[in-house]
Order: sequence, then C-alpha cells, then structure tokens
Amino acid sequence: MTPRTTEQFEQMRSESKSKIMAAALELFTKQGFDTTPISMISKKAGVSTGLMYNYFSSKDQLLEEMIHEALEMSKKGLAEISEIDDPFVQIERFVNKTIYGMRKRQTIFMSKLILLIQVKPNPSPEMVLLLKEYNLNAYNTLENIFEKMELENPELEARLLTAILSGFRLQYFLFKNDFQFDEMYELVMERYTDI
Amino acid sequence: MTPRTTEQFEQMRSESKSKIMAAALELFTKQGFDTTPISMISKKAGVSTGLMYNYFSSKDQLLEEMIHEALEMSKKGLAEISEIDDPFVQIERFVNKTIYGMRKRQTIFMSKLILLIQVKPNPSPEMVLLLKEYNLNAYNTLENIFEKMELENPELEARLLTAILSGFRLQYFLFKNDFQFDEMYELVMERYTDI
Amino acid sequence: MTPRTTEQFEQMRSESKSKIMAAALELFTKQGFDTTPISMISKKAGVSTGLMYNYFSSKDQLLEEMIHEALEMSKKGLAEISEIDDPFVQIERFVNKTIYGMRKRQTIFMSKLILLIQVKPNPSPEMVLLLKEYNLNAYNTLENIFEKMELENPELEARLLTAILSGFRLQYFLFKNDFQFDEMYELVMERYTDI
Amino acid sequence: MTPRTTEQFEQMRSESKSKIMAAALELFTKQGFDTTPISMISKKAGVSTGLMYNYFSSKDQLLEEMIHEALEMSKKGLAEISEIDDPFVQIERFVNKTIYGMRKRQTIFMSKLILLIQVKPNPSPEMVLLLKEYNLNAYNTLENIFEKMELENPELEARLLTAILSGFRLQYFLFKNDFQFDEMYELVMERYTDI
DNA sequence: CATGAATGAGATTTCATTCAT
DNA sequence: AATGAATGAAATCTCATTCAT
Repeated sequence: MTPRTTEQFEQMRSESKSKIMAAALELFTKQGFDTTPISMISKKAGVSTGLMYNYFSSKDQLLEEMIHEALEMSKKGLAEISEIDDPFVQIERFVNKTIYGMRKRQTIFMSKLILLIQVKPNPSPEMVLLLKEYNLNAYNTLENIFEKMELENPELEARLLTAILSGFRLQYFLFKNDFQFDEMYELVMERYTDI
Repeated sequence: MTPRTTEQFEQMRSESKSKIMAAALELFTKQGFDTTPISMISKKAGVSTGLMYNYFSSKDQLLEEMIHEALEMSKKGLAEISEIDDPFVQIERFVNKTIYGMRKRQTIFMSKLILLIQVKPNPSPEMVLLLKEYNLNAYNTLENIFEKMELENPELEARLLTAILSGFRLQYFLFKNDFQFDEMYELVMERYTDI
Repeated sequence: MTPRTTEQFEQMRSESKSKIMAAALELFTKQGFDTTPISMISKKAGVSTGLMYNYFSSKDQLLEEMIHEALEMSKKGLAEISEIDDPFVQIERFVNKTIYGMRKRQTIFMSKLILLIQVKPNPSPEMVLLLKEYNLNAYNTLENIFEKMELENPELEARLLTAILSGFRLQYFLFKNDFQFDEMYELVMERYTDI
Repeated sequence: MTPRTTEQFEQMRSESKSKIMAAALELFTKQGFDTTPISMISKKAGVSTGLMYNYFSSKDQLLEEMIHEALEMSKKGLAEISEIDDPFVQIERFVNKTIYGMRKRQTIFMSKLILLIQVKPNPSPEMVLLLKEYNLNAYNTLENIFEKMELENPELEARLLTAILSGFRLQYFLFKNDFQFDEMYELVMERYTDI
C-alpha cells in the first residue's frame, strides 16, 4: 500500500535489473502481460533484449518477482499501520491511504498487477500462495484493530472492509475521475466512528 | 438435390455459434483471453478453426459479443428484482442471489469475463461503454430501492453495496470454498434490516 | 478490341454462368486475381459460392475461360477491320478504336486481364499459346493492311504499331485522365497519312 | 564476451537485408507478388522466416522498398544519358540500352516488378506517386533531347518513344527469344536519324 | 441446378528465447 | 554484464473447395 519504491529498488543489487522491473511494471499494468513484448520492456528500460535473461529466467519469472515485490511493499504499509496505537487512527489512516492512494500511479500499477493474477491463466501455485498469505496478513492486521475497537465480529469486519475497498478499486478503474473519493471515504468511515 | 431451407440453415448457424461461444466462455474464464488460441476453442467446440470466422469477424469481436450476452443476462436479473414491491425483499433477494450465486459455474464465467475487460489492455471503447452502462443501470436499480427504504444517501448506498459484493467476488475467487457465504450474507444484510 | 459483350454473353447457355463471368471480369480487373475471393464474385453475381463449381472446375479455370472470351472478342474486332477495303480507313479505324476505346470500362477490363497473364505466376501453357496466337493474328491483320499501303516493311510496321498502342495503354493506366488522347492519336496517324 | 561493435552489427544487417531483397526480387518477378509466400523468400535467402520482419514491417513494405530501389537504378541510367552532349548520340544510347538491355536478367526483374504495380490491386499511393514521378523524369530527359534535335513536338515525341519501348518490352515478355532485337532497334532509330 | 455451412491447408505476422561476440 | 541479430514455434486469419441437402 505504501509506495516506497525508490528505496526498495535502490536496494537491489543491479541498476539494470531495477530498470527492467520498473519498465515492466509500467507496461504490464498499462497494457497487460501477454500483450507486452520483452523487446518493449527492454527498450523502455534502455537495455538490450538479451540482458533480461541475465536477471530473469523467463518472462513469467519476471512477473512472479514483480508480484513478490509488490506484496512486500504492501506488507510494509500494513506494518506501519500496526505500529499506531489508537485503533480509530489506525483505521482512519488505512482507509484514507487506500482510497486516496488509488489514484496514485504506483498504486494503480500494483493493484492492477494483483488483479492480473486473479484472472491469469494457470497462475503458479506459488503466486496464489503469496497472494493468499498477503490477504490473510491484511485480514489479521485489520482484525486486531477491530478487536481493539471492540467490534462484535472482528474477523468478518476485516473481510468486509477489505471487500469494500477492493470493490471501490474496481469502480475507480471503470469510472476513473468520476469516482467520488470524498463521499466514499466518509461513507466507509461512518461505520467505525458512528456513535 | 433440393437445397436446405432458410430455416434449416438458420438452425445450423445458431447451433454452431452457440457451440463456439460456450467453448470460448469456458476457456476464456479458465485460461484468459490472450492465452486461449482459436484452435483450442474450435477443438473444444468440435468445429473447424476457420468456422469461427463465419460467425465472428475476429477473436476480439467474439469476446465483445460474449460480454454483451453476459451483461444482458445480468440485466434480466436486475429487471426481475425491480418488479418486486417491498424494498427489503428486493434487497434481500438481490444480495442473496449475488452472494450464493457466486458459486454457480455460469456466474463464475460471466463475472470473470467482466473482470477480464477491466484488466484488459486497450479494451475497445464499445466494451467499456457497455460495462459502464450496465453498472449505471445496476446503481439506478439499487438507488430506487434505497430511496423506498428511505436511507439517507441512496446513491452512495448503491455504490457501497455494489463495491461490497464485487469485493466479495474477488475474495471468493481467491479463497474458493473457504469463503464464508452465510456469514458474509448476514453481515451485509445487517446494514439494511438493522432496527 | 470491339466490345460486343452483351451479345456474346447472351449466347452463353446459362444465365448464371454469364453472371459469374461478368462479376469476375469486373473484380479481377479492379482488384487483381489473387486478391479476389470466389465468395466476392458469387456475391456480386448474386449466386451461391458453390454454384461456381458447376460451371468451372476451379478459380484458375474461370480465369482461363475469361481470357479466351476476351481474345475471341478482340478477334471479332480485328475481323471487322479486315472487311474494310481502303487500308487508310482500316488503319484509321483501328487506331481510333484502340486509343479512344482505352477509356471504355469494358476495354480496360479486357486489357488489364491480358496484362494480368503476362505477369501471372506460371501461366498455363495454353494461355500463353492463346495469347501468342492472338498477337500473331493481330500482326497479320496489320501486316496485310501495311502491304496494301505499300510500306517498306509491313511485318515490322505491324509490330511497331502494336507496341505503340500497348505502350500507350500502360501510360493511360498510370496517368488516367491526364493522358492526351487527341494528341496521341494525331501523332500515331501522322506516320501513315504523311505525304 | 565483448558485444559486437556497431560496425559489425551494421554489416550483419546489411548483408541479411540484401539477401532477402535479392531473393524476393527473383521470386516476385518469376512468380508474382501474391503467389510468393514469405517462407519461400526466406528459404531462398537462407534465413529464417521471422527475420524478414526485422527489416521490413510487412510484405507490402518489402515490395515498396524494392520498387524504390529499381526506380533509383533507372534514374541513374537516365542521368548518365543526360550528361552526353550530342542529342543523336543520347537517343542512340538510350534506345540501345533499353532494347538490348531487355534481355538482362536484372532488367527483366526490374521491369516486371514495375509492371507488377500497374496491375496490382490497390497499389499504395506512395508507389503510384513514385512511379509517376519516375515516368515524368524520363519524359523530361527525352523532351530535352528532342528539343535539342529540334523536333516539332518534343513532349509528344518523348511520350511516343516511351510507349514504343515499353510496348516492345511486353512483346519481348511474350515472345522471348523470337523478339527481333536488331530489326526493332533499326526501326525505332529510323525516326530520329532519318534525313 | 442451386445453396451456403463447413473444412483445413496455408499465409502473414509476432515474439520469447538463444547465442556469438 | 551486455548486445542485438537470428531463430522458429505458434497465433490469427483467409479462402478455395467440398458436400449434404
């Protein structure tokens, strides 16, 4: 959720590798995985086509590594939320970041990427596992918050909020700038601050 | 000697077309659009590869026609709901149908298909329009119901419910049978029956 | 050279056959042989695709028959010229008909068709023979005329005039309406009336 | 280990491109454009099928580039003629080159190629323009010569000579070795040396 | 005679991947 | 670590031809 990409990528050993991944991220999310040729990625990254195979064994493996990266980044975002004490602030921060973050380039990339796997043909079991694990992690984080808030059924509440936010994301993808950020934010928060 | 009658030809055409569309539906949703070759569709449909082009001018156009059909079906479902008088029954029926219907083979196909376009690279403007139109139609239906229920902000409520349900669908795709249908149903309905 | 098509075609046994040939003539000359599908011919002719194979064993054979037809027609034109007594009138009539006839739809068709074989891949030996025979026939007719006119070398004169006129046809194809009919006509005739 | 230098790559590219164009020239002129598959070209050129698309964006574009090259060569021939002083020598050289050059393999290819476009269905506007431009260029060159020779109507004379020569080419294509080169040469030159 | 749905071979084109340097 | 020419399998699409009626 929290895009701290620059730092992330800079930690990578090779400059070229990070350039390739950055180019691929942008292209895959803008044009789709199957419809983006390697040659286009390498061109955008400013390296040769063959070089990709020094870092990734195949196009599929490149995607897998990107997914991994994206989920790691999102986990960091969750971890940040966890460190806050007040559960109301936590939830406020989480919802805020998620909804208003939807229009951020980086976030769009990430979430499209994640959507991508869900409709991907035969996603590798590892990827599905990664994704499930990430979701469960998110559920747990939210569950803990809702427990502190003493909501009746923290587990279900976690699933509900997750559903709402990913549903909103789909709406945003379809309606783009017609999506009513403020209203949606208020509507969601109402449930937790209502008294 | 005598040529077939117009009716006979019509019959043949409609049968072949259906076979092709059914095969494509299953394959596209299982394996994705770009990763399903025409040859695989025709093989599954039990016809020759070239025949597809008697009915659809391209693979893209085949998809478009499938989306169209899927949305028509969904619209019918909405129309049925509209005819009910009691708004609580309406909403109950709608949520019930949507949540418990998620497991249905046909529904899975359709909704994956629709998800497909949202992630599709360069979806044709016609498809996007179709999809937007369908969504607005759904919003309106729900808005009317919420008005009758005298909720504070019917429009936003419509968007919220839509978001929740499509969010659940994503969860279902990921967690399959671990998805807790009954609990989710109760959780959603609570918002409307709560007194 | 003389288009007496209508009569010609009406002599054919079957109405459908003539419709097919007429449609093919127009399409082949407008769009080329390889780039005109049978289906397009039959559509234009208003008959079914399969019907073509009642009359012609293949697409190639259809072309062959058309060439034959075209050459027959041209021969008739030559025969008409032969019947005239005065050689000056003969040549005048021949050149006039050829040059001013170039813009006639029917003639354009015919001559493009004939050009077509000369660039056609592996034209059947029969077609080449037909074409040679026709050319020799034309040479002979002109040769006879030039003999009567007491030109020095009637045979070569015949080849020269033929070359000029087919060269003009190429110019006409390229420059269309910018081709100067009157000037060209005068220029050619000068050679024979010059005294 | 060290990548090839730019020059090495340039060398490789230019060699491959030449091989492809040479093979295409021979095949297109022998068998026609539509009836020569890419696979046949690449086989003859001794390269893989896909390689063609590294150098030409399509089969049509390959043809276009070949036409361009052919016309450039012809233009060079015209330029050489232009540099001669004596108009009688100029015309002698031009006619000689054209008539006796007709037998040359290379020339046959080129002129069939050019004929090809004139009969080609929907030739690209660029190609037609190229061809027109080339013809006008040839007309001008001849016109200048005829002016120096003080012929009555230099422009028409240019068109006439062009027509004769292209007409002869057609005759040569049909009659091959039966074409009477010497006689035709004399016959044409008579017009200009005739005192 | 006539129909047009169906076939399937073959054409063009794309692109992940390899490899010599 | 890097280059990009070359490969060739595979995808989409076209169309002459067949055939049941």
